[in-house]
Amino acid sequence: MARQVRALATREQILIAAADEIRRVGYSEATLAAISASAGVTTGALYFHFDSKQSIARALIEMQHRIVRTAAEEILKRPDESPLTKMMLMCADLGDRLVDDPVVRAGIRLTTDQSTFEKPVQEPYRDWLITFEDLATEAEAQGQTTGEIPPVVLARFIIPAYTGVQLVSETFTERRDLLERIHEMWQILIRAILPSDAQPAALAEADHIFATSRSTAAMQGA
Amino acid sequence: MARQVRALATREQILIAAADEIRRVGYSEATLAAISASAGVTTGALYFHFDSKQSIARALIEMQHRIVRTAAEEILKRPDESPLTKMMLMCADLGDRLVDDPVVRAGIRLTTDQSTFEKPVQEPYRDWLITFEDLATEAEAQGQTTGEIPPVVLARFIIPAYTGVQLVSETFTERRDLLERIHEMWQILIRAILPSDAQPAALAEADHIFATSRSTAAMQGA
Amino acid sequence: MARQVRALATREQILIAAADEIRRVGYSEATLAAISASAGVTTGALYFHFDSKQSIARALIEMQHRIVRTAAEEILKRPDESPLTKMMLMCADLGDRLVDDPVVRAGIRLTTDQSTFEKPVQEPYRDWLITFEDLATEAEAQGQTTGEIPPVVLARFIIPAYTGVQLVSETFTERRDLLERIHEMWQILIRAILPSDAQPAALAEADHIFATSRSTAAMQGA
Amino acid sequence: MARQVRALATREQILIAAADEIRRVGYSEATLAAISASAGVTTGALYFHFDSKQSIARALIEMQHRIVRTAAEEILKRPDESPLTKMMLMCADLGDRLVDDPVVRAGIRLTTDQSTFEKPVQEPYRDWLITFEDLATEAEAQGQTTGEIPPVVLARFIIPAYTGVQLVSETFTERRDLLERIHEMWQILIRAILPSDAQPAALAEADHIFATSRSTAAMQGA
DNA sequence: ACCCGCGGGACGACCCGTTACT
DNA sequence: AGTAACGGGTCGTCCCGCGGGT
Repeated sequence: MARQVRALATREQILIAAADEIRRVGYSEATLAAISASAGVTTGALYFHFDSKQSIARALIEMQHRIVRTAAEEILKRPDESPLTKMMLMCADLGDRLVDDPVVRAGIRLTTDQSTFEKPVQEPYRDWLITFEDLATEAEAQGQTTGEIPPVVLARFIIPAYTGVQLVSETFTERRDLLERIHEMWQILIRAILPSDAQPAALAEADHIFATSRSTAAMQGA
Repeated sequence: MARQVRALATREQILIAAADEIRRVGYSEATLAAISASAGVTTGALYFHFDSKQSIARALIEMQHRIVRTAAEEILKRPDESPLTKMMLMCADLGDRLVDDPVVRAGIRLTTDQSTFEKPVQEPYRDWLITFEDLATEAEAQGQTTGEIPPVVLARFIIPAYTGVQLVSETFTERRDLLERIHEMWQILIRAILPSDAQPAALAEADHIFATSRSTAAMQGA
Repeated sequence: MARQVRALATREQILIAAADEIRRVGYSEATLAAISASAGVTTGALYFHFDSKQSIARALIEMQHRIVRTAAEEILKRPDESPLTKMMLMCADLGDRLVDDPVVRAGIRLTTDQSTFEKPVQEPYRDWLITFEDLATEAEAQGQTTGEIPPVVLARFIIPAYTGVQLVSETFTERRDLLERIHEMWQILIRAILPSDAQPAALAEADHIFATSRSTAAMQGA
Repeated sequence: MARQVRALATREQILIAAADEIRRVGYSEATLAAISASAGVTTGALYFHFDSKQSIARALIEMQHRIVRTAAEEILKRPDESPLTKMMLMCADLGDRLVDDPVVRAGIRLTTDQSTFEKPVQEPYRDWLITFEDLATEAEAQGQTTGEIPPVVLARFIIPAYTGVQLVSETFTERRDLLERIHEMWQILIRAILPSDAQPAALAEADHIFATSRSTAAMQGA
């Protein structure tokens, strides 16, 4: 018992250290020596908890996915929000974590960088694609959208577009402008998928969501 | 003289081999041994033409950028096309090269993967951002767009979105569906930025452009 | 515990092997491959114990210095010997080790060859200079010397001269004649610094010291 | 003719560049690339003039030896100087060149560093040993010395001692104090080999020689 | 059960001295 | 004389287990 508690703590430390290292330099440049040193354990301990370097990466991706999916489920459960609002909330929530949460940052880098695994990671993308397609379908069923863009097409664009926005934001500002860029993305998407008369309300809603997201709020405060 | 010809050929061979290797496994997993073997030269020859592994990557990025920018300039010069059409033509052209041209594929991977250099590569992004902002400004000046989305915002979304679309297409289908996905992107963008009455013609134009792009044409034939 | 014993043994083996290799071919021609092979370990083990090739060299110099300084301290403590005798004893002792002890031989080569480090090694020289200046001062205070040569000048000559004698002996006979040459050096020095009437006894003392030093004794036996 | 002039000039440039490089970093750390770059020629030109890296070193040692031996012959020819004075003049002359002349500096380093060739270089030492033994014999024949130290013993000490003095001077002051140290060496040697009554004149002679040597003169001027 | 000290191989990038062919 | 290329080999170091302790 007490043993297990200690073991889990060590495991966690290793993952945190690995997350930090991978976020900084990427998977292939991250070394187990640096990770174990930063975690304050020996490589022996590291190999007791993980089979290989790849298994650490896998654990990290899984952990990140669990974090963001849990948040997504929360949002999905809210009864009062429209499907469109839920999409924007998810984008804002993930955006916040992409700025703040080391594990999420590392997980995204592992997913985005193509050098990590032989086969590219598809799972996380697939989950998001399904979630967004479902929400888009729901929105169309409720008459919220114009119906000109099929839900699957919409999802199939938003997810990659979001991926790209986050990546380029990292490239230019280390994600400091990420929430603004996501906001702008939605200002464009709203005009593409909502009927003219519904756009003003949705744009106001977007303003509200991205103005009150954690990162943006922090910048206002500064 | 004749010497130089042969030397340039060798240099080219090395770059092609490096492009192929980097496209496949990424920068940090690509080894100089594999590159020189695939190029049919020794590492000594490689070292004669390039100072380091990084300098090969830099040469590759530069080469790719020259290729796609040359094509872009061609498109910019066409007198009969509207700014919007030019944007779509550029997207289609780059899409084709992202499917066919080994150097362009490698260059994009080097630009997208963050592990390649200490500092992320910003130059190519910047060039595209400027080009697209100019075209968007021109379109607005000609009354082609609604004017609701500022040109800079539009450019600042299209470039990252395109980046993401290409990246996710690679992840799922090794870019076999890339042109379709870009086509869909424009079907959404057109609805976001053009007035309703101008949309049908633009959508038809998009259909035409992406139907006749090389990659799509090849698939039709197959 | 038992662990550490084994580790230290390995470390020692590596140092011995390195000493032998460096003594033979010098620092820059000595390869880590040859050293680890000769030590019966892999380069991995070597890398575990030392940070770099240079750190092996540093460890070797330090080890050698500790060996010869320990011996020197022993000699300094002898109550019955005159300062002059102590100097000769030290020269003989170091001479013996320069013939027999692999670590001392390697250390001296590392110190003498200028190619080893960016900055030349000064520490060992400095220690000897101080020791000999002190002894010379003592000898003068006891009225043993003529006082015509200041102690600092004497030390500043003996140490370099000894260095050169050892180096040239290595060049011509691989140090087989080293003790004889040091003996001759003292036959000259005695005449330079002692008053005429004290010279015969000192020369006899020198004869005794260098006749009974290990190397000379060995040659007699052979 | 003109061809040969040009060729010899190139050869000279290469040797000068090699001398400078070797003086700085030693033989094994000196690279042909650096040498040819510094000489302003290609490696092709370098290999036209020399068979190998070692042959450059050999040419350098030979050149240095020719320089210092020519100077020595000049000194030997002087009719008015005593053998002892000639020895001191030679030491001063070589000392000056060890400070000023790049080729001599490189040559000495090649001779002193043991890593240069398989077999250590003995020729230059041998020449000096013979020269000094001859002068010592002459001095003894003229009754200048006490005769207590056999000429061969004296030469066999002076040459190595000089070697060591120069080496340690390089280590501590980059030879800035070399002439002073050689002067001190002779102040000791004079007391070891001359009868008491002859010492004052010889010491005055030494003062004169080392006070007017180029390097010392330069320091006075500064 | 949990952890670690120590060591094993395998390459990786770099680069160096040297040579064919003009 | 010079351009272009060749191999070989160096140091570094990375990812990973074996065997023992606690």
